[in-house]
Amino acid sequence: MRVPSQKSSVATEARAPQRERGRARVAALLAAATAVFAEKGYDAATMTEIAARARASIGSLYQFFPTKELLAEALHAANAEALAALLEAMASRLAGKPAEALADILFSEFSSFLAEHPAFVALGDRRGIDPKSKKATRQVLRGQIVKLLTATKPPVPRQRAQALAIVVLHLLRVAVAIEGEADLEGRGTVLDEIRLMLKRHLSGR
Amino acid sequence: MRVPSQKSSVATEARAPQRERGRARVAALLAAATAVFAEKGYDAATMTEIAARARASIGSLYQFFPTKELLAEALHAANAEALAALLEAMASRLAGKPAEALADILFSEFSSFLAEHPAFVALGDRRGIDPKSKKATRQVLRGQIVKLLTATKPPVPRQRAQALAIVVLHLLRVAVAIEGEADLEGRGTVLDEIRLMLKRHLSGR
Amino acid sequence: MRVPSQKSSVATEARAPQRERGRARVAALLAAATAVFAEKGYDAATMTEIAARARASIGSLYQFFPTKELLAEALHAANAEALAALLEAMASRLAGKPAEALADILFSEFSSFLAEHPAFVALGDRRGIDPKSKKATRQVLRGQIVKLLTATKPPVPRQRAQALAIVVLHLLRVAVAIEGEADLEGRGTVLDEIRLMLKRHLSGR
Amino acid sequence: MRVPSQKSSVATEARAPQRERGRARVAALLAAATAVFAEKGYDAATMTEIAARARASIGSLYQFFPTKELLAEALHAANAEALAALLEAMASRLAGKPAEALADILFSEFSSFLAEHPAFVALGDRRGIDPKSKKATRQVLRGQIVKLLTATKPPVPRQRAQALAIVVLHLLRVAVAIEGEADLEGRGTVLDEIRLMLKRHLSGR
DNA sequence: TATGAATGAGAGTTCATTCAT
DNA sequence: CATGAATGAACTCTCATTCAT
Repeated sequence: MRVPSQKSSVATEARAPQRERGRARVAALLAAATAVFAEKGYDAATMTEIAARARASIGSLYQFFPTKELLAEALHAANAEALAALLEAMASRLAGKPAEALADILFSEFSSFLAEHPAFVALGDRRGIDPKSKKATRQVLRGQIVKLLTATKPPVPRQRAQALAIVVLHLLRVAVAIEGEADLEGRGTVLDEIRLMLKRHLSGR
Repeated sequence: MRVPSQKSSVATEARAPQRERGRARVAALLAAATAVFAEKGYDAATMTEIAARARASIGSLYQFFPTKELLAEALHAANAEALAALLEAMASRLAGKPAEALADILFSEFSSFLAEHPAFVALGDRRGIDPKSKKATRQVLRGQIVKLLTATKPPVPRQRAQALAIVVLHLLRVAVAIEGEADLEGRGTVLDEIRLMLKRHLSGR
Repeated sequence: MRVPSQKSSVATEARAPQRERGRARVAALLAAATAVFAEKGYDAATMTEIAARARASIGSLYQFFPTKELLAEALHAANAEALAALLEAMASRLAGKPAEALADILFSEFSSFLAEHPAFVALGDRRGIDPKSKKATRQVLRGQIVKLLTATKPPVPRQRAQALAIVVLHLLRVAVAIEGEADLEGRGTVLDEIRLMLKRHLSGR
Repeated sequence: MRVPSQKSSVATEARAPQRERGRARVAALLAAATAVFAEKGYDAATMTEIAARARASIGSLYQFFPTKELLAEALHAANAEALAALLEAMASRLAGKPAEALADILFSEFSSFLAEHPAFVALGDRRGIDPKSKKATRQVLRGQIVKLLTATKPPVPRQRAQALAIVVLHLLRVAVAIEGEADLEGRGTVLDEIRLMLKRHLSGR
């Protein structure tokens, strides 16, 4: 594996654009990065192609994102934030509903979230990701699922909600994986099966 | 002088060793490949490192595995075969037991299988894998799970078993992922939760 | 980490430089390539040596010529263009002269052309050359010779000029080969012989 | 270019086989080498493929031909000898005929010779060929053509025959090249043209 | 002697990153 | 800031040749 030589001035953050023009550039770069990371995965994505898709020069890309890793981080963070906001918004809608109602909504929301942020999974799974930030991101998501679970009626006990949250998140990913599986007949049936399983489980008995 | 070789027959398979020495080499190479692929993933693994870990020259590695991709395929196929054999062996032990009994056994067997074949998941998930062979491998596994399910007492109807098999396999992967998750407190609780969920679901009600 | 790039658009052309610096580089690279291809032939020439002779890094070479084959193509095309221009320029000088006058001029011009473009023959003969472009290049050259022949006085009939053009081109190559033959005594006599043969043949009787 | 490390015991000749079995092997190896050199050229031909085509092991190939170069030399020498024998045989048939009769016979004999020894040209043109032996081979061929020319009626003066021989040999190659040229319409016409040109030239006036 | 395994220098190529204009 | 050129370590793969059985 190619280990980039340590720079003397280590960059740890994407530079923030100072002007209007810059903001548009950054948006275009992130959009291009989303597309390329989603299509090819982190490793096979190249900075050159990302720049090209954003109709920017390679130099320009590096102006805002000093390393490939930082670009991935910035993009992933933005995605995570969007997801957090989504869950936040769901909280009020779901409060007081029975736990099993969560399943349907979460499945459909998650699915459309990933359709709009197709690089999220690839970036979350990439190797070499800083374990600290990975954990942090997860904590946030789990915390939000826990909040949803403990706000149902009847509420899931906090203790159990912690474990359930993890299960729920994994199941969401499974569901998305199945949705995306090429030529799988009976996809619908399988998804129903999973949703049903989760609902039953959430309903307690 | 390397002249691009317009070969009439592009190699599509690992070359089989014909001597004892060769067999030993291939075994060592596969072991090394397992370790490296597991540690770094397909992309970041390098042929050079694999050869070095097997104390073989790079030329020796290529003698038996003409491309990195073919090495991965061969290794993955061997793993899949081992898994198939494992499931085959389980069939007799499990026949006639209630469906929910499957959960415990599958979880533990799968977990130890992956401990011994740590590259299996990484190789199964790599990009650029031939979709045909990917599907074929899956079909085999699913077929075997279906067999297990339809041999329980009472038997799961074939139709439903098809869908369930997919769910079961995904849950196994989830369980393994959780097992391997660094610094996750309450890992045990979460795993119990999943096992419970699956058991309930398999028990029909 | 080199990940095979499944590029949607495989490069089929040399990249054009956009800055003065780049133009100079490309010129140096082509000069170096000319020397190395001429000395060693296509197969034995190495990209590393070409880059080194141009005092460029290997990366720089690949920036403009994405493959060795493309480098050869670009160089050969440039040479062919130069030759075409040369023949074009001869057209006016020769129009109205008798056919046999062509021989002397063509021989000497061709000889000095190859002295200045010493890789032309090696590149034209290399294996794996795209048959389409090979044919195209030939057509152009033949067409120009035909033009010269049909513009003589008396003019060679078009039909016969087509066949003669091919003969003329081959004889030019033979002449050059003989010129370049190491330690051949009586080179001059042999060349005279060929020139004479061609002149007689062109003069019709 | 890959320069093979100097061996301590420099091999300078193909080893002669000692038994019947060995002679068959050598014949098979030479046949395979002929095919591969002809198809791919010297550089792109590989020892491995040659051995495989002869259904011999690579070790066996090296037993008889200690280097690729020596294999090429041996094959080329055998071809040259066959050609010399052919010309020898022609001498009696042609003695006393007019010079222009040579053209037709030489063209057709040469063409069928190359059909049976398709690697001859490729091996004769390869780079790195020992200039001494190259010159020697040529001398022999030229000498034989000279003999044919000086035995015609009326005989070509020795002096001129020397120069003519070279021209004749080159024209033979040109003819063969044209015969082999893919999709050239009017091939026949062109060949007639060349033959005619040579005949006229040989006829003196 | 025949066979197949072993070796490793060297080739083409890639791409993250830096630099000069 | 933008741009495109420059860099070179690292990577996959090849193949003539040698070795061990």
